[in-house]
Amino acid sequence: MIQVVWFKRDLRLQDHAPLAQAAKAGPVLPLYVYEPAVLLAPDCAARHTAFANDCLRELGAGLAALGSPLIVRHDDMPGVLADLRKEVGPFVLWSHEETGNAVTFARDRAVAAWCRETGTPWHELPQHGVVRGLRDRDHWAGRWDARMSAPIPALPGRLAAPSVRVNSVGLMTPGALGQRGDDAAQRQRGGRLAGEALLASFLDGRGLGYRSAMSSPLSAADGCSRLSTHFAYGSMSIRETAQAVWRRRTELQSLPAEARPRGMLSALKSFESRLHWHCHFMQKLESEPAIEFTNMHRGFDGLRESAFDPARFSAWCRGETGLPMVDACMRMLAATGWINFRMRAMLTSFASYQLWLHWREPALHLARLFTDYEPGIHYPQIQMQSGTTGINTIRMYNPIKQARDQDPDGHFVRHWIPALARVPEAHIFEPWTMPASVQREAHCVVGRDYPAPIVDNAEAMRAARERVWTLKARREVRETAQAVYEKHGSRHPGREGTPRRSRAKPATEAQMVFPFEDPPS
DNA sequence: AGTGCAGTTGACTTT
DNA sequence: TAAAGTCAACTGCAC
Repeated sequence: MIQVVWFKRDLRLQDHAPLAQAAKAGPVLPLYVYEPAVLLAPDCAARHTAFANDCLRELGAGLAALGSPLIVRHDDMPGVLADLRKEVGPFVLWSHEETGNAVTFARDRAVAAWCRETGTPWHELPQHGVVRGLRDRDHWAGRWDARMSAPIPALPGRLAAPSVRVNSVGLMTPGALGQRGDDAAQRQRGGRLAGEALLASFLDGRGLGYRSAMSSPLSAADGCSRLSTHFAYGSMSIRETAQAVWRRRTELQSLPAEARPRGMLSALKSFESRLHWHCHFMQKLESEPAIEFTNMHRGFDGLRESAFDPARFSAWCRGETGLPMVDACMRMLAATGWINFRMRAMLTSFASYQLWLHWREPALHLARLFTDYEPGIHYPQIQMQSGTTGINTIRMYNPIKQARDQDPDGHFVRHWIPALARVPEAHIFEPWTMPASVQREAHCVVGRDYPAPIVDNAEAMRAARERVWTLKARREVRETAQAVYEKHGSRHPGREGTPRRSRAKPATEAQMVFPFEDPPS
């Protein structure tokens, strides 16, 4: 019987268990589907498809070389499966498990229903550390280690093609698919070769400055691995990357200490912990898909929803808030499809606190801009940085302080906001403080060449802090937080709301019995 | 040379 | 991968 291998966000031949197993079972029909419901959803944009197409070109060539070319279709999945069944007869369906958004979740249920009705076996295999059907986070880290150290399935030597000829529409452009948004002018290239090159250069020495380079948007684009987009589309797997990191670590440890590149071992450790966090966050959406739409902690419902100001949101989206660091980051993101973690957190924090926007619309805007958009990471992160998880501490970023810390000379801000090019150093992060004469001299009149700030940063931060902490202090909000922690929290000590004992104030007996109650008065 | 003191640094807490 | 405030320990300097 024909084995249909359905490629989704796993666009590689290597470390591909469904492909490896299908190849042993019979002739393989590799399938990729442009699904209108997925591609036209509000979190999807042209740059995502453009990156996927880079991957598909190489994947298609690889499959053809193995003997069975990639078949591409453009339709919703049940329709594609029904057509294939008419064309080639009954088949077996193979794929990876996917932790996606509500659209792909509904699609997967429709595929499962179709498979049941037609008696088609569907083998879904895990592709990283995310565990399906999990109730809580106990022992999760151990399972991650086991998954990541499991042997990598061998690449099939050749694939038997189906004897029937099957049509393919070939690759389609985002425009032909009717997708919104432009491809990012400076988007990183997709494909297996690009992914392998990034991993190799990172392990070979580019990773040396990892920990110091990741914080500033000036250095992060080169200093970070840049594998996130390859993980999102599967041109590289987390497991093969983790194993490559471990091999490199062993190699370095076998060298005499003086021959080891200084700082490389700690960079590897830091990178490995991020591979771990990748799956840790995706697990949250897998376990609770509703967090794409609703607050992880329902006690925060109603905090911001009714205050949504479309004009503020639009200014934030366009990178015209009048706060240089916020605007420069948004403009870099629009142009390149990528920005470093700290600045993503700052952008989200600014939308949520200073602009007091509910996270849902900002999340969709960022999803369309991030080439490496991964729903399972995106929504937990957005909620964490918006303060609606209840288990993470409030992180309110001050864009003026971030600018001073991460861009002390103003190079980054001037590069992305040409209107600020001649603003003197003393005013570069707060151009509205320039006296009128200085504005004229700098060819930057605030309100004409660059917007006046749409909020008073300091005052907005103060007001947001007060509102959030008032709510968090409420008894029922604190009590519910424990349930969120049980379900989603990391069991790593000191992380994500893990109850910590204070040295200064040891828990009283009453607190130990009822740890989330008020202390007795 | 030891003391007093302003200023700095880092650990810790609160919001 | 927050920021601001507190506090104790430390530092450099003047006397």
